[in-house]
Amino acid sequence: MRNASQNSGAARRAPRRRRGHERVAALLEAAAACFVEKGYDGATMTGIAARAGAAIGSLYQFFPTKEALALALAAAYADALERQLQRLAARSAGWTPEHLAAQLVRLLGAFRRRHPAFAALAEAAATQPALRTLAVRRRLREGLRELLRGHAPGLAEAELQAAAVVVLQLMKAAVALGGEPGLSGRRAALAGLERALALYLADLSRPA
Amino acid sequence: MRNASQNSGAARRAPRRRRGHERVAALLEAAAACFVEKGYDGATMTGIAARAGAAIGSLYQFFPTKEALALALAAAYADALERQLQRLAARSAGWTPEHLAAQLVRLLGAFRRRHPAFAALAEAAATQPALRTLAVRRRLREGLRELLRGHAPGLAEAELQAAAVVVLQLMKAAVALGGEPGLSGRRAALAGLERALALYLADLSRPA
DNA sequence: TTAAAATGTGAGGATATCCTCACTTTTTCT
DNA sequence: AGAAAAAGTGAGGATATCCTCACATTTTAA
Repeated sequence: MRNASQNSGAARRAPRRRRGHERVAALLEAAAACFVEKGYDGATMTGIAARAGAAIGSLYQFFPTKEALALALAAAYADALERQLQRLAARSAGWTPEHLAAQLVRLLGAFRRRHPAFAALAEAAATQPALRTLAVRRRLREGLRELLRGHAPGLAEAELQAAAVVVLQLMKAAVALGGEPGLSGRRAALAGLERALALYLADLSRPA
Repeated sequence: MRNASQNSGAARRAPRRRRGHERVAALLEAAAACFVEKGYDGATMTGIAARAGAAIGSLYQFFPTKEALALALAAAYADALERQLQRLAARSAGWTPEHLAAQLVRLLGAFRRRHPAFAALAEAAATQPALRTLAVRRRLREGLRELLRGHAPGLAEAELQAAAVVVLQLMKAAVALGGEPGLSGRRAALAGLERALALYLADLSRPA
């Protein structure tokens, strides 16, 4: 989990030695764990530092603000997700709508399972105006748009954009279902959402 | 994180005179406004009391906790929504999937516009474990299940339940789109989501 | 009228969080 | 070795929130 992107919530002091980079990585990991357990608001800088085995001052050396910490994490997630989407797009030529839908749902679900803090941050972004800069959504939309371009050749640019928004919302719904605890019939519901996505994709590529 | 009594959401002292009821109504309204402007976490009890023109002590007289306040608001919203869903179900016999989808999206969208705090609370419930008791989702699911029963007679009970979950998620997605600020092509995206819902509903009622 | 019940008040205690800063320790480089 | 740069430390200041409590005011009913 490297700090791939530059300074949008710039580190007060960027790490320049190896130890610094390791510390930053440990801090980000601890932050992710705390965000998952307590949510963005509930997580405390003191708690994050403690979990990383660092002093509070160390944390503030690299991240001047809780918000900067969250933004750094989100940027890393956005990078990873965009790459995965591109890889999927490259392989998706000729797939049926059903298969494409299944792969898309699977991709986001697996990512969420691997990085639970991603969901926590996405939820927090809805409430916290400070996190509105996340731009994860925009990057995902663009990735999806490029993916869809190959599957619905007849669509105008505006329609393609709208379709990307729709597909993203459907994927998000599937991910939300995955996070709902103790919902009876979750598997069936997930299959239903996947079906809805497949139907929509098929409708998209059908010659009007 | 101070919490005096673990009285789950009950008013410390229920209003018994007319003035008490008016005050409670004013406090709830002020709370809704604050939740919209600052979010559940950002809203403060002091701010809510001030906005209602009441002293902080008055607020705590009726709502022992911020959580109790939110739960009371949410209960009112759940009641209203359930009623509206039932009214829609009563009129929906014979509707095409397209029309049903349009009406469902319209219903939730209008509710969200009329009661913006509903969305704020729904978002907060995802993060705040204290609000997990909301149960709004469960009641909506049940309402939808009954509505769908008339439109897909062949379905088993478990399938009906799953379908209700799917439809609720699709409606939520549509509502989320409505709240996204400054998204270009929002109308087109909304139409796309409605189309996905219609396709899913049609697929549901098609004889397998 | 008058006492009891309901409602209203706001200063302040308890607690919690964010973040600073003066300082120490470790690493790098000449 | 020695100096400079980077990384590390944690007590505490500033601030903010939740909620209590002892008491004042208004309404109801006998």
